[in-house]
Amino acid sequence: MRTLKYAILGLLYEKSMTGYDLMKEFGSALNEFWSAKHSQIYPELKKLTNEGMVRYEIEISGTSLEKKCYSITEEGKMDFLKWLQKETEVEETPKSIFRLKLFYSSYLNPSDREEMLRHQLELEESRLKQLKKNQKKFTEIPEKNSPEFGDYLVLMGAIMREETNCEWLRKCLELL
Amino acid sequence: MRTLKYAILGLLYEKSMTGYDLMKEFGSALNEFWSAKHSQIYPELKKLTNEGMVRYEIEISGTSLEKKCYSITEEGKMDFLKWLQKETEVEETPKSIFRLKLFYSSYLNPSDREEMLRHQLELEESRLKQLKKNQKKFTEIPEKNSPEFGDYLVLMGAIMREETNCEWLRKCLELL
DNA sequence: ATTTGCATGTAATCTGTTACATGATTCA
DNA sequence: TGAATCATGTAACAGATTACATGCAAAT
Repeated sequence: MRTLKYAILGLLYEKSMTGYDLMKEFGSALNEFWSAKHSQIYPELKKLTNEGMVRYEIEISGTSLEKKCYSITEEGKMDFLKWLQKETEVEETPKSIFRLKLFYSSYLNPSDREEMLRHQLELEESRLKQLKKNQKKFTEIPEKNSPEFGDYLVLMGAIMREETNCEWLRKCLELL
Repeated sequence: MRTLKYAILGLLYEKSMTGYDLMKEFGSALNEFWSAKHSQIYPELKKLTNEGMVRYEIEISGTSLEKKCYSITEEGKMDFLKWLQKETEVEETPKSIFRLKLFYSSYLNPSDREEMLRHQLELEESRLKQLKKNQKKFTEIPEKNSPEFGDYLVLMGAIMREETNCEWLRKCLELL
């Protein structure tokens, strides 16, 4: 399905950047719904260049460090928009090792099961705290046609998801 | 991390079954947090047999159809419990093509964006309906030490997740 | 008889992670 | 001058999907 391809094209649609910059985006803005390591990004950029979806210019930073600044081509833009307009097929519910373990938790002794739930709750609470911190950058709801609006909606979704997760874990603990 | 291995061992811990039965389990009970196709299950069972985690007996169904009925060994049980007790490391937030598209949705015209959200809401609502139907099999909260209790907790989590998802999508539509 | 489901497997491909590898720049 | 970060790449492996491939059993 080449989702990484479109994630990259989408980022380059807004502004040109290097593979390293893209990598950082996957670690921040997109992190709540997509990610990729540099070892996947660089080969994909090479492929997209061969396919004519992106092109790059070499910039020299300092005296000799070569940076490849990638930008999206017209062909890339068309392909990206086509993907964006295409109806998204049903996605499988995401895999979760934690839920798998909880499913089997009757084989655990009661204190281990409780500890497992408490530990997970701690993790999710700190994740939620971080998300709420990120939300503070939006002092008001962004303009509907700005790129920030999509950012705002998915961040809201991430927060709601985490809040429900924490609520669920607390409910599980109550039932023990 | 061999998660499939432990998902299979966990199922065999409760009762012996064939690869085909396991496949069906991944399509029903476990579907909300793990899945696997038969093309992944059969090779894994072969591997687990070589590793001494499981063993099988051949049963003849009808006149000649051979079924391999797999059961977990003592070694398999120990390995499974060790995995279950081990602290789960932080899981990455799950990838979502839909959220990725929503993130980029400012490049869509307003009616396409709205249609995208409505379509997703429909999908999630029907998924939620199905989950609530599944929950009906629990006329009361299962006994804490029964395998059904874990099942109950994760199903509750899935329902809460879907409810929040629908709520989020409705909120997005309101903001347009 | 034909279709659906039971039952088992392999091959090719795609996606993603970890590890290997190198070198420049910036800041303390 | 040493550490952190910037910057780019490849190789090996792990995990998962799609397609290929076969044959029996049960129900209609």
